Amino acid sequence: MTRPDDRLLAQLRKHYLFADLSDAQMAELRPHLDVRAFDAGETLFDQGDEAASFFMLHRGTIKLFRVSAGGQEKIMRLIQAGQSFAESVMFMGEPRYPVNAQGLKGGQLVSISASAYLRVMQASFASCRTVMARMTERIQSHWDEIEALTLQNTQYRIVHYLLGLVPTNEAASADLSLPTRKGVIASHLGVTPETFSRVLRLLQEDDVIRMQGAQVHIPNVAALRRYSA
Amino acid sequence: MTRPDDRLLAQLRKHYLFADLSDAQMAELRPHLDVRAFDAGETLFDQGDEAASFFMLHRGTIKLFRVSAGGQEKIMRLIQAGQSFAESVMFMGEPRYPVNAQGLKGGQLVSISASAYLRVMQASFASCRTVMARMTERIQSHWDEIEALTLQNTQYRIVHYLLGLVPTNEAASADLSLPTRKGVIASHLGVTPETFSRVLRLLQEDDVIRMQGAQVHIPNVAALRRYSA
DNA sequence: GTGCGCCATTGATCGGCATCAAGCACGCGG
DNA sequence: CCGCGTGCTTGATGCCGATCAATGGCGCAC
Repeated sequence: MTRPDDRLLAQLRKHYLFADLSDAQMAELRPHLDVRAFDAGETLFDQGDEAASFFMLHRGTIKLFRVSAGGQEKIMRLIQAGQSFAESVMFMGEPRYPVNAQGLKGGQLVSISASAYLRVMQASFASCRTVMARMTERIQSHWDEIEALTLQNTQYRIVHYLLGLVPTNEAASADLSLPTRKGVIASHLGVTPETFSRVLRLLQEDDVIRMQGAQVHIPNVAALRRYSA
Repeated sequence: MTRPDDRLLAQLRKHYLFADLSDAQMAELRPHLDVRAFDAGETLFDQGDEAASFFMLHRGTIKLFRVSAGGQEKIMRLIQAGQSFAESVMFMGEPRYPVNAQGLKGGQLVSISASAYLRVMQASFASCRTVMARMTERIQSHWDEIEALTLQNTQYRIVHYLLGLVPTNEAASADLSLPTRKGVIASHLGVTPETFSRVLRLLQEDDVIRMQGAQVHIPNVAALRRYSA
């Protein structure tokens, strides 16, 4: 049980979960926060585990995933530093994590007691509303993903994923680096590493992207965007 | 602009959106409710339309769907009488419907002003919490769907859909009728009508289901359940 | 430096599901 | 009763992406 220090607490205040809270509320919450380190490959929780807390990732990378009967895994979400996850356990009657969570890159994790946060939120309709807004965004993105999975082919999905990594939307060209190993991204997109590799090669042959390791250069973002039409 | 009569209002109170509201809150809300009839095939709203209200279906059936560039449609949700939808427009910065909605079977629809409901909810943390719990359930079901779409084949998905229609979970055998046209169900499951038909035939040939039109008989629910393992 | 292990790539093959194309059954209006 | 439309079924074919298998490249331990 390690409480967050003042520096980390200040960081937390920037996150949407805490931005709308008063100092008094924050103080009330503090004893129910816990900071811990984790390693790459470490299992944080398994699907079905009883859940008393949700999380906010401070450093490192985490994958949320499910495993089929056949053993293949689908990464539902990639958590990067600064993002929170599993907030929804707050609202479950019998709270259980709906996915597995495992470290991809070691880091530091803040866990937040669900009941404590719920208590604080009761006095803050603003936080309530913010949380709901975030959940709404999540629902939207799920619908987008479901649509993409059923209505579009893999090339479309991969191009779209790349476009989602472009920092600014206006720039004519873009340079970016893949946030993690390619196999992980492939699983997130619901394709095999082989297919992912092949599509990337195709895009290079058609001169819409250029890549070297995890570095991707998009000479013409608009051209790439047209590619998925 | 037709206000709901007292009978309908009493019905509404049974729905989770209104169950936790006091009489005073309900009275405040009443002028912001509107009842209208719609026909089969009638478009209720399109994806991207500006949204000021969300809905609760009183009678009839509605499909929520998206359309790909190629023109094929994927039904995201089938709304039956008693269900609410598009609640999430309440929490959007610039509210727009994220899907198309169209009547499948004519009926009656109650629309609820998002801003009015939000105002009322501000005074009722219980409602707040209930709404969030529902949104959480929705998120869960999306994850299940995404998992099914990426990790399981069509036969699994179809069998699972049928199992979801079984009224009670304990019964050894079950009789049920498909809630709508088969083509609609197929689109909901992300397969073509042809494939849907073929899989159903297969299941019949293997004697795990028997069917006649929209009527389905499952002689052994456990056997069907094993089928998707 | 050398060997090992993991990941990415490339090629060959296979299979599931979509697509295209007929038939078939039922309901409805004339 | 017939004709037509709509939805369901059934068959033939093709394609996309998975699978199986081999190779290549890079980092790391020793």
